[in-house]
Amino acid sequence: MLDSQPDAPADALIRGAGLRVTTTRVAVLEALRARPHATADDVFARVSGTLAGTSKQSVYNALGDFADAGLARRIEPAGHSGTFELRVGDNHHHVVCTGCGRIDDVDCVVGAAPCLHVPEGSGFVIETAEVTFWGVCPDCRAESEAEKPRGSR
Amino acid sequence: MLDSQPDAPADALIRGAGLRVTTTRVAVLEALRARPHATADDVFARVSGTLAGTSKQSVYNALGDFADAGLARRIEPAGHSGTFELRVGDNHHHVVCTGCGRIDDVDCVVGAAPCLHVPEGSGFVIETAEVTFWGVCPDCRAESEAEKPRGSR
DNA sequence: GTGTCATTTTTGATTCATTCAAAAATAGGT
DNA sequence: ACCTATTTTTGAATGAATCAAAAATGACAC
Repeated sequence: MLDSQPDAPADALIRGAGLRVTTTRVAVLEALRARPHATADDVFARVSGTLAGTSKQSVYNALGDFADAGLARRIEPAGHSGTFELRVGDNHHHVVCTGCGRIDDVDCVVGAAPCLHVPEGSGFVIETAEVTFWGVCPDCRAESEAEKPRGSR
Repeated sequence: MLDSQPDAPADALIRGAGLRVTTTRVAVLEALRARPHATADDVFARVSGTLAGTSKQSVYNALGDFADAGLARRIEPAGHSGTFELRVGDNHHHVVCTGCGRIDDVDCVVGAAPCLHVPEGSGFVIETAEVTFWGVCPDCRAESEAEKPRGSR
């Protein structure tokens, strides 16, 4: 269940997750390795280069199967479409650029998973805590500074 | 900009936010007061009772205008559609029930906004930190325990 | 290796939330 | 009461994701 050997060959990982090894799945896994935060569209764009007759539906299938099998995780920052990552089983969070949408990982800064104080008195039994930071990435910052060179506003 | 008088009459709030006062907007605001975490559909269902000829589009308009004016905030937990709340200007987070989708507020437990340590070294300039807790609400817990009475898993 | 069957992929249509756009209605200052 | 910019209505369009049935394929037993 846990991604114990993240660098193992794609087919071993897929088989280890209890899934059949297919060309589509291998290609999707490689695509996720090449782009650690990818949407179904991103993945499809990449795999359709090598696999000729692939469909977006197959990519959705593979990504969904990976997520179900615990091989991948699906995140969905507000205003973004579903995004997948292979880094699972640890506790980490995300920074999302409000300019370009770039997503980076953020290691948990406080403690172990879930890294936050669980709200008490709500009556909820908390399973996970998800933290999303919103900000501006270096590239977008450089770009916006190029537009208004003075330390204006 | 800040929701300085959350209990003021609806029309005063709307006008104070720089928006024209219309029956639609008043009704939408009241609906948000009655249901502090409502989707556009929720709001439409409620206002269409009193306002006969309203359209969902008008609700989207009003909610969008409220959000732009800082009167309301739009959140979007993964797998949920856009949800609006009137509580703005403070720093609070959310618990989402994985069973029924119910959303409750959670006061910031660590400190002031943004209530978390900002990740360093990422190069991002962080603007906000958003925390979402996922868990099971009391109602859903009671229901699932009714199904399997024994302390079974 | 071959056959078999469950799983996977393909193809195509469908749903849902949301946005776009143009015409009709309305708020609020003059 | 009038005028004009804003808002609402109406209807269509988009994009992400899901559903469903038929065709293809992986992996096991023989």
